[in-house]
Amino acid sequence: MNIKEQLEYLLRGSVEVISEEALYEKLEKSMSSGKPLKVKAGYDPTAPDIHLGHTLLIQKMKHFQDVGHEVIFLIGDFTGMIGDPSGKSIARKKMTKKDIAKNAATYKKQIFKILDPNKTTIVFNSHWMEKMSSSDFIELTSRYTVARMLERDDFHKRYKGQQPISIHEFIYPLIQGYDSVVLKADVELGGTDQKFNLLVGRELQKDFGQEPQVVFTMPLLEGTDGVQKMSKSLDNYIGITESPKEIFGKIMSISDELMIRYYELLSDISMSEIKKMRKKLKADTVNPKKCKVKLAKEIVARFYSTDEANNAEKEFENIFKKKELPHEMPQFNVKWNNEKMWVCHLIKEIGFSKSSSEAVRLIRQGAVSINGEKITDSDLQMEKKDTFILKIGKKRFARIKPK
RNA sequence: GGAGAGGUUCCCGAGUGGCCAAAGGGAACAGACUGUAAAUCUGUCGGCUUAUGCCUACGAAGGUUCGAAUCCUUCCCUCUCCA
Repeated sequence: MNIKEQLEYLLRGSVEVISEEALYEKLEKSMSSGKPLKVKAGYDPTAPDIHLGHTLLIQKMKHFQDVGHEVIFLIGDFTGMIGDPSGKSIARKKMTKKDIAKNAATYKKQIFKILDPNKTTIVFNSHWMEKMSSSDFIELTSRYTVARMLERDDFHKRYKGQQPISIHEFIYPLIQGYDSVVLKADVELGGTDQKFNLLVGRELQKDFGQEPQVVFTMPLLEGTDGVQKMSKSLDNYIGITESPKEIFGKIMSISDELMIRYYELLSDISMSEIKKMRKKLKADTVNPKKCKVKLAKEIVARFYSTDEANNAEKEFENIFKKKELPHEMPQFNVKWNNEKMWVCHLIKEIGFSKSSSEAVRLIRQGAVSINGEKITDSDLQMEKKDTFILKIGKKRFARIKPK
């Protein structure tokens, strides 16, 4: 690829690049010098469960690797103590070295499903931040002003909305920026919510006499609720290590509207094809379910295989269309303390409800069945018998083995 | 340091003495319908073997009252303005 082609390849899917010219120049310089660019992206050490939202970014890192550059995967174990400002974060507990190492290992396992290990360096910012002296740290804080900090959208909103902002939250962007100085990053990737932090990196690099990094932002992926950004804490995420069945199911449960968005951001299908599909959907000449199945299969196949994707589809059809039982379901060996056991206790016991009251409600709503027979009596006392199948709602199945 | 505004159930947010386990919305869960775990509609959404009952809950601890999320006192926390 020549430089123009490279640039085009890299820009696909990005939201903003500051600046494209600078990136072009850096690519050019790298090509003539034979020195790969350092492409940095930072990750929180506490959430080693990589989900589809993360993959947008990781996929982009892969693109940089594809054209010969080096990816620096930064694990923010030091900044992790602060937590990226979100309005709620307070200083977190320092993680032990063991925890960090464990998380890092999990990260590796997951990111190398996408990234090339030979072109990836994993670094921890505690490595240099721990050694920094207090006076050096104060010196660092003197390089940025409160007024500029408050420019950050998040801070600005909270300040105006009379929400608390702790001083330590100002430190976060500062350290993230300083990481770029230490690493001499050429490019930093991040979600659009990271723009401010990435820009601080530029400012600091300039301040330290370095060439400023290119800021490269990717869109944020909405979670399965279609409103908020995908995150583990909101439980609206699809993790790449989840089972094919789960990934498939979760994608099938997104709204039709969100499906288009996922196509645009996650699929390898060309934009023109997506446009066509959109037209068809509007005209009602194609069944949205079919489109969704196609998407679900594509994603499952990406992290597993085409076979797994096909299996997941079959299973899904069996369970939800034909209302058959899944091939695999969790089995519970449940102790019968007395001769009889209240169903609601059983349901609670195996974790299908948080309380027996909830189980009662579920039964009253007609959600519970045993061996395919609907239960209507929430007082039902069950006798000890052979293994049976308990089903709640459409998705929760269990094989119960009394003992 | 002074003056004022706040802290409500998973989240947002109403409630200023009994009708409050607390409106409304979101999320979640269930049912119907279907094209699917979409959309829509309906219902549920603190716990307790199930009760016009008890317990836990409206920042914390006390107090007033037959009765408090609501009133008083002290404390903790957040925000605004002044200094």
